[in-house]
Amino acid sequence: MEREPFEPPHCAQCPARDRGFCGRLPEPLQQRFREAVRPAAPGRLADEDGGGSAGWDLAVVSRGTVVVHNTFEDGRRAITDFMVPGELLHTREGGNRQGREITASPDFLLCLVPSLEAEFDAADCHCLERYLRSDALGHIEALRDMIADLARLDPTERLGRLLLGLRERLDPEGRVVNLPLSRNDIADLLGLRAETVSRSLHALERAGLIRRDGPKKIEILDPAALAAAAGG
Amino acid sequence: MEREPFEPPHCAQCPARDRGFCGRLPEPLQQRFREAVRPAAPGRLADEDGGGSAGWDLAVVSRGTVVVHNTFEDGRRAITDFMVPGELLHTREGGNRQGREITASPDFLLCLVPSLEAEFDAADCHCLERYLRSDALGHIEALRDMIADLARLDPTERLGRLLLGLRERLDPEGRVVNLPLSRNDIADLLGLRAETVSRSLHALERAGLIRRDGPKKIEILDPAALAAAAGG
DNA sequence: GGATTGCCTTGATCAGGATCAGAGACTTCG
DNA sequence: CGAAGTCTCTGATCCTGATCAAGGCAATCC
Repeated sequence: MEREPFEPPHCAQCPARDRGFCGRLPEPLQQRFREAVRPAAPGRLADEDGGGSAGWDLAVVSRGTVVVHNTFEDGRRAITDFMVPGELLHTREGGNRQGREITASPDFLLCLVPSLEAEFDAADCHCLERYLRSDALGHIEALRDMIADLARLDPTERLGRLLLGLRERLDPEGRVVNLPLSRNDIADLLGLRAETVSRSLHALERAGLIRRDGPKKIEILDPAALAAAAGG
Repeated sequence: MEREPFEPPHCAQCPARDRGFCGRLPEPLQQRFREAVRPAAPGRLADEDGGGSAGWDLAVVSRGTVVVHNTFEDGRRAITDFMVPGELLHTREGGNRQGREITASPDFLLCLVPSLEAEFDAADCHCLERYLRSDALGHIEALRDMIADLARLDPTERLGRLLLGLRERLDPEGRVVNLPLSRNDIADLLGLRAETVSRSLHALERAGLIRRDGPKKIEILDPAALAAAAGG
C-alpha cells in the first residue's frame, strides 16, 4: 500500500496528506499537483494578497486554522468561515472590503499555486478549475447550513452541530475533537457570548452527550444522539 | 446605443438582460452565450435535477425568485439563500440532502446550458468556467456577510441590510424596493418571526429611514442613513 | 353581497440568552 | 517563586425578541 515514489517532501510531512482537496483529485493529476504546489506562510492573508493577480490562484491549508471574520463599525465581531488542514482557502481578488479580514493560527502553513496556467497544461488546468468550482459549490452548501443553524437553532444545538462538523472535518473516525478555537472565537462563530458557550458545553455534558477533558478536548460519547439533540 | 443585431428573442424580453451574470461576460463571449442559453422552467428545482449529469451545467435566473431553504426535523425552517433575475443558481449534484430544498416563485424562468462542453469550444468553455468560479467566490462572500448579520445584528439592523441588499440587486438606481418575499419568508431568512419583521419595519419607518406603501413596496428614504443604522 | 381564507399588524406576557460581576485555572514573565 | 495576565467557568439580574392572542385588510369564492 505504500506509494511514495513521487511524493514531494513537504507532502510527506503534511498532516492532511490524504484528506481534503489534494486527496480528492484523480490519481494522475494528484501527482502533478503535488509537484506544482509550494508551501508558504504569507505574512498577510488579506484578500489583496490572496486570489487574483497579486497572490495565488489556489491555496490549500496544510497546517493550522484559517479564520475569516467580519468586524462591524462599533466593534461587534463575527467569524464567518474557517478552514482546517486539507481544505481550500476560497478567496477572491478585491473581496476584502471594509471590516473583512482573514487571519490564521500562528503555526499555519498554506500550499500555494501562484498561477494555474503557468504550472499546468491546458487539460489539467481545465480539470483543476472544475474541481475548484465543485469545491466552491460544496463550500456554499456548508455556509448555507451554517446560516440555517444561526437562524433557527438554540445555543446548545449550534454547539452540538459545530462539534459534529469539526469531528467530520478533523478526524471522522475519532471520538475526540480538539477545538481549534477559543471560547470567544466559538462565540463569535456561533453568534453567542463566551459565557453561553461555556454553559452550553456544560449542558451537553450533563446530558451525557460529551465529556470534557480540559477546555479544548471534547469527547463525543454518542454522535448519533448528539446529532438528534442538535436538530437532526 | 441600440445593439440588438444578434440578440436572441428570449434575451430581448429578459427583465435582467444587461444585469447580472450575462451582462458581466466579455463582449464576444456574451454573444455566444446568448445563443447557447435556453429558457426553461423545470418542474422540480431539487438538486437531483440541478447541477450534475441529470440537469444542467449552468443556470441563470431570468424571471422570478429562487429560494433555497433548509427544514429541520421538527419543522423549523430557514431560508439560506435566494436568487433574483440575472443571478446564477449555484447548485451541485448530490448536494440536496435531507431537509434541503430549492423552490421558486410561480412565474419563475431559468436560462439553462445543459452542457458547457457541448455548446462551447475549449477556450470559451474554459473562460466560462473561470467566470463561474469567480461568481461562486463572490457568492461565498455574500453568504459570509449574511452569517455575520445573523450572528451579530439585531432584527432592525438585519432588516435594514436586507433592504439595502435587495436594492443593490434589484434596482441599484431606484429608491423603491419591491419585496419578493412574504413576511414569513423574510422571518425565515433573517432568523426572526413574522411579528418581529413587522415591528422592525415599523421601527425603521418611525425612524424616518423608510416609507411603506403596502406590505411589499418599501421606499428607502436615505440609503446612507439606513446603512449607518444597520451596523455599517 | 357575504363568507372564507391568507397575510399583515398590533398588543400583552414570558423566557432565554446577554450582561454584569467575580472567582478559579493555567501560562508567561520578571 | 510570586505576580500579572489571559482564558474559562459560574452565579444573579435584565432585556430583547419569541410566544400567545386578537383584530384589520385584501383577494377569492360561492
